[in-house]
Amino acid sequence: MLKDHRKKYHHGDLKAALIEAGLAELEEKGLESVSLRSIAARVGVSHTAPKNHFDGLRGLLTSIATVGFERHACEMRHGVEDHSPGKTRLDAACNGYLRFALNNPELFKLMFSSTLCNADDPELKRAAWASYEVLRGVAHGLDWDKAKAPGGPWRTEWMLWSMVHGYAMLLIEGQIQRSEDGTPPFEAAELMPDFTYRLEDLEMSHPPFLGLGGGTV
Amino acid sequence: MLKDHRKKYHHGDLKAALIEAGLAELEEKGLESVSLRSIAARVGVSHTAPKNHFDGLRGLLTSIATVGFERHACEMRHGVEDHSPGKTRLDAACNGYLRFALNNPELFKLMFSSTLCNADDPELKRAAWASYEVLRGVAHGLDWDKAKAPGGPWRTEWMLWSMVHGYAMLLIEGQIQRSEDGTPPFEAAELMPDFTYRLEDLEMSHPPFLGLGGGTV
DNA sequence: GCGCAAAAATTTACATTGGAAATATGGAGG
DNA sequence: CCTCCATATTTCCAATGTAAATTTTTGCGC
Repeated sequence: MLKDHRKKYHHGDLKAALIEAGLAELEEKGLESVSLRSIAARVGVSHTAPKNHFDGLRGLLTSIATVGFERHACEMRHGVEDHSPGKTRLDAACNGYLRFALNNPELFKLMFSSTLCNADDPELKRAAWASYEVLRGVAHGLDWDKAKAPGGPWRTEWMLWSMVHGYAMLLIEGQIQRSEDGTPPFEAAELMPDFTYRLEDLEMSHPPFLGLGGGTV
Repeated sequence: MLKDHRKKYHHGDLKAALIEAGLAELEEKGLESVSLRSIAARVGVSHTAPKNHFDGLRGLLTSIATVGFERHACEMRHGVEDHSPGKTRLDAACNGYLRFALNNPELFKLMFSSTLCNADDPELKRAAWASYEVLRGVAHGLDWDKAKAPGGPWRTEWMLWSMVHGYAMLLIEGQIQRSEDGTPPFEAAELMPDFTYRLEDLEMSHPPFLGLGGGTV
């Protein structure tokens, strides 16, 4: 049952190979042009081979998006952990969010397309939530000066998420233009208004960005 | 050369009929499932008839998106003009932005898909800019208390735009859940933090939401 | 080892799609 | 009436996703 990954029998680990190929095809050809047949061809199998591992193209795209969310979370955590003294954790997380989106635009669009992915897939939901929990972690560390207001913590979380997500989308789609080398006019952290940080709350209530804890919405 | 719209010869005004049919098909079948053939069939013409009026499916979708932006702008202006005394113009515009997105989710996604639309199309660009100018108009009327900071007016505009656009996207894609009747957890205006309004500046520098003025980016 | 059942992958077939090319049709102008 | 041209149709083609039947390979009980 062990996978050799060399050149064994049928393929060895076609499932992982298809996801890997799909990730490559995605950024090369674009989200709208990626096809089940081209992904299969890249791996070197027939176009019906994926049927044994995924529920059609939709299933394959769902698994690709799942990997995308895992990398997305990784990119944000990386940013937070390495944040330089001058930068806050929120800045670092948001910059990581945006950096991933701009470096993997097609994957990013796929991840947030409930039409192309099977949004009910448990693994996708888990990965998506784990990714969001990174942002959620830093968002809980701050508050808005004037708005203790109604809505509880979700309001602040969603405001931040909406802002960085919208900025990423508008940049990807070319609605907000970038310079020739692809640099956005503002970093994600620059775009946002000043917040009042309460890092001590963050430290108390959230272990350092483990993320994966189930967490009920 | 006059259009009878009745049941004249070839069709009368196929171009407008196709756009209208496309708008209907879009919301009925979803963005990913809409096809040139189904739109043509709905009008009752062959699937190659659109070729005489549009540059392929892409061209038809571009024209549909153009109409979408015009209606989008209309929805926002409507909100601004009718804003009740208790609400600000910014609140009204953002609520209009969101209302349109949630009432026309498939069209909204199409409008902001630079892959499905021909982003270079002059009419599309004009309509998109006119729509943005409504939001831009109210955004220029306010400022952030702490941030006169670097970046000039664009920063405030883009921050607002990003926030409302991201919120709309996340709601449409089901990332932020709505109640059973489709009501979002917060209105767009509720989501946003408190701003310092400077309505007098708005009155001075912007004629009342005409929008269409070319305006160089 | 042997043989068999199950998993994995291929072959074949089919319905849909967007697009190209050739053809038909109807209306306007001479 | 006759011709021209925009408009629309017919026919054809390559690509795609999916299903069904078939072949190949693996693993396991004996």
